[in-house]
Amino acid sequence: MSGFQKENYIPQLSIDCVIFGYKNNELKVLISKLRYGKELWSLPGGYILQTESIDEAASRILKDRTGLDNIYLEQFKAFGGKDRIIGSEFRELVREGLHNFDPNRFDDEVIDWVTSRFVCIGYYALVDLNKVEPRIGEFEEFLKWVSVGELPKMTHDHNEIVAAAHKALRQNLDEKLIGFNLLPEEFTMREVKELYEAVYDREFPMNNFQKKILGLNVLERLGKKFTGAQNRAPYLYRFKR
Amino acid sequence: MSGFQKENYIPQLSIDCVIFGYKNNELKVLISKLRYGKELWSLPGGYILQTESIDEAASRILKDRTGLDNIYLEQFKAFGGKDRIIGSEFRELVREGLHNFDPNRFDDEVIDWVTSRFVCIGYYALVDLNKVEPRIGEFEEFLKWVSVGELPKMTHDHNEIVAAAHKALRQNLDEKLIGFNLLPEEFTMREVKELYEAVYDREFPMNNFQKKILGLNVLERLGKKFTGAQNRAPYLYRFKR
DNA sequence: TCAAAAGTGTTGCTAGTACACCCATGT
DNA sequence: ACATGGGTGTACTAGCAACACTTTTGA
Repeated sequence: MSGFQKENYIPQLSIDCVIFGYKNNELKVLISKLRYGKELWSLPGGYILQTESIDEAASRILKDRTGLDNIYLEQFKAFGGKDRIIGSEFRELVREGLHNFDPNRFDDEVIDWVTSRFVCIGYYALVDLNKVEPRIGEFEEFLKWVSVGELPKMTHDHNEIVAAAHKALRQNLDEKLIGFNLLPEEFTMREVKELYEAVYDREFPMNNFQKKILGLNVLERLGKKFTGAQNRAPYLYRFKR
Repeated sequence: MSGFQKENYIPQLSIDCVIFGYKNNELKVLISKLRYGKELWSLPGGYILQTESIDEAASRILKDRTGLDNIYLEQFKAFGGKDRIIGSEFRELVREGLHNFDPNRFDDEVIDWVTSRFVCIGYYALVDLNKVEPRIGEFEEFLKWVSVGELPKMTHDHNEIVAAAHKALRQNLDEKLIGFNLLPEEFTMREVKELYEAVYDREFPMNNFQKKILGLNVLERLGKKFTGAQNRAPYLYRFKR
């Protein structure tokens, strides 16, 4: 396997992905623990091939990390602070880490390339968390779903990026009806409501919420869901088309 | 004067500005006629210094073109199609044009740099058209205010970029109360209404519009504006703070 | 029969729209 | 006085929130 071919990529430009999932009434983000350093967390990201569009790059990066095709994906903002560069003290750490990992693959030129100042384009993705099989990238130890409220301090401005993604999600969830991408095929109205509550961090009265969502005419009602609980069985719904 | 120092800039990444102005009941965009080619129109843009943030770069580019500081400026989208590159046939034209312009300044390396594939970050700006003193850039013949409805075919995907900027403006005008950046210091309610009509391309009934805007509590009423017309003199307003 | 939660109906508020009307200004 | 457009008030409507109520399910 040959070394990293930096010539194939656009320099100083990267894509960072905020992958949203939903479980246990919590909105979660898939973040990665980096190999080097002890408590170094980061958003999954990657570079852009000279031969692909930035949207294609984002899809490819997402497929690499989640194994999923046809994910709902949206570009929300570019981040270009002049300080978006790995600090000199940390730079040595990276150099060491990469050298230890594979000295042939990561020569000094590549390391300079990787540690230069980057502008990044932020994309957020909405996935059915249960379908994702996280796959670690080269520099990563493992990937983890973390609730948006409990994120650790991440590298660079990645916390800020998640915050911006969350804000964009809030603005779009209602308007573009994209929330169903976070749920499994079939779901109950309560699950939709609790998803909305997780995203907006506030409560919605069930009756009005139901009326509103049904009024959109985007759900079809399937059978009932019998759970064995001693209460009326809720209907199951599916997103139309 | 030395040649263009490409080392000072981030390669393959540019900023394009959609500068909105308002005059004669029309929403206008400042576009530039390029030197080479006969009917080559383009959005004003520029590159990002290694030492500045992308927001700073956008402000700098805008100041260069309009002479204005403290312009309302908003990043709205990044454009990264793989075809965002000057076609080979046109490339020769650029080479010629730049060489004729100043052979010392634009050597082949610089020309390769300039004509490589670019990802661009789109910003839109809102200015008081009367305050702008357009200043041409190096490759430009002149700048011109053109109504959004009458734009010529522009280079690359610049028409698409303007469309996206217009869409972003529509989404933000109401919510963020940014429209007043397009008007002079003092204005009548009718002018605000007509601005809104230009942006949204539809009519607003005057009475309800007035109620809505005044209800926002962001305007202070000044004196009246006597025009000599044989009707009641309208109030002048100013945006608070 | 009862508890738990699903689902529906009713009322009232508010924001936006349509309509009607009065006011200031210069001829 | 009157034409012209500025400005305000009133009634109507639709969408949303708060409340009350009925229905289903399994113990």
